[in-house]
Amino acid sequence: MLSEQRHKMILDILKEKRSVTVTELTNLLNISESTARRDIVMLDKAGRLVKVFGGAVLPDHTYQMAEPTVMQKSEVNREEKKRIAKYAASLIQPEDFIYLDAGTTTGYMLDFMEETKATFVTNAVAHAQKLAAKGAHVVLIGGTLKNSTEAVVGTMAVLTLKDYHFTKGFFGTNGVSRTAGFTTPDANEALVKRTAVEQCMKAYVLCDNSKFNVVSAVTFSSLASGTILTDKKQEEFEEIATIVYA
Amino acid sequence: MLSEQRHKMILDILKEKRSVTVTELTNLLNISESTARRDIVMLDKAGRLVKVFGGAVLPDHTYQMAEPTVMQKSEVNREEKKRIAKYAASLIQPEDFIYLDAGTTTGYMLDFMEETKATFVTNAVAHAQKLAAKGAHVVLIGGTLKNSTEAVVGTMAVLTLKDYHFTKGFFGTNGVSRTAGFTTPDANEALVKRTAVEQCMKAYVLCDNSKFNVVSAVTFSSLASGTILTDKKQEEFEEIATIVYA
DNA sequence: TTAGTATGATTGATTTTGAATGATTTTGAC
DNA sequence: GTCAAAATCATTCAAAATCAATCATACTAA
Repeated sequence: MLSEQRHKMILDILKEKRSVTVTELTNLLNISESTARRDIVMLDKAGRLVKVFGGAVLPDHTYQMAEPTVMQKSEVNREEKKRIAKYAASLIQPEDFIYLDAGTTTGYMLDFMEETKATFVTNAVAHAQKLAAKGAHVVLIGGTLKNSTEAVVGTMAVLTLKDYHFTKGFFGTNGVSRTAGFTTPDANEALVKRTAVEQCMKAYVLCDNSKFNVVSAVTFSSLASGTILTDKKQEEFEEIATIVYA
Repeated sequence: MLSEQRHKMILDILKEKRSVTVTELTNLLNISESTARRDIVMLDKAGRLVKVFGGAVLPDHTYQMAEPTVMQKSEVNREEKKRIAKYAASLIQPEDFIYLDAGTTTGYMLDFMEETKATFVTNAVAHAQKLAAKGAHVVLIGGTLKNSTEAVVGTMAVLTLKDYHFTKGFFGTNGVSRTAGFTTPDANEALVKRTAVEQCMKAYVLCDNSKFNVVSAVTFSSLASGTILTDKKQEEFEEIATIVYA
């Protein structure tokens, strides 16, 4: 069997079970312990999994690193997200200076974007590439690209952002809560989001209905700092937040 | 059987199974091991598949987004570029602070890179993603994302670079000339390259033999500022440039 | 014919694999 | 907590698989 095949199988098993032991691999793939170990070491070096005593586990990405994961995630409330994204995209004017946050929902905006005369700034690598392909003037924030091929984070990113003053910014979020505000799982990510929100004259947070009353690890902004764009009426939030329905 | 037919069949099999061994091919196509190997080598050189130990697999689709522009260019002198890249990659030490220029040749370096303990800075989006996936500490220079390529350029990129001091830098070039030095077609890219070269204690320029005595639009560095890495002896350049043969 | 090319077999070199070894880490009893 | 047994590990080595290079043969086209 080709080592590539084995590697793929190991990653598939991991995707299924989230962790695997060396012994399990020797049985499942019918290979020697040595080979199983060697494969684990290789995949670990390549960053595809994390080697631990006894076997291997999936790296815990805060942001999805491979397409399939992003794909799966974007399945949830896909239509709603698209509707919200479409509305958000319609808010962009030719003279705008736009910040575009990383994430699946903001990603959908690109499909509905007709206005490419505006200038875009983003920390999302994929979004920047798509925008550039559309012929837009796009600036990619510099900084650390962490184990995620998605978004740029870190001190450099934050410092750079402080020099910019956006007319509008579009953000994704993992949770919207009356007490915790807008939250996201990753601290570094949160820092970038927070800074970017502060630099926006008007910050829009795109939330499909699954995000309400959800609290993730780190708050990146209070409800007051942004306008919520969503699809379904959220009565309990209307008194303490500005909500626009797509 | 015509070799073209075999090639098509091999690619069809690959499309079906994603990977195939040499032995499988000898049985399925009823050809000798030698022929199977030769076909694999040819298709690999043409970039239609990736030769691995024991057989062949389909090219990596993970970074397909940015590939297409790169793919076509990479046909010329593929093997030479790879050899040069392999040698260049071997120069990287754990404690190094590396600048990695955009381009196909520098891109090949990533495949040979075992040392991911070093810190990398790059203006190439695709390279940054690959490095991050390998688990390396990688900083992506911020700036404007050009429509045509996958490289970041512009004032912001240049200014950011001036704060960095690299132990080693690896650069691609479109031309090497005794009078014009290292040249590249795009002025913006030239500016970034020039700045990056200046910030390197040691700058390596990777040139396959097709680049010699070629002059492109804009000079980004004099021959004296960099060490040339190439594959074939270049007598006429040896007196005025430092050349290392891979 | 004769040069040019494709094929298949053979060879020694290289790479991968699996088993064995002793070292290291974890576990569980105390 | 300590200690010893069990499990897991990294390293080494030889066997097996695979490879690149070479050569002889067969076929093709001028």
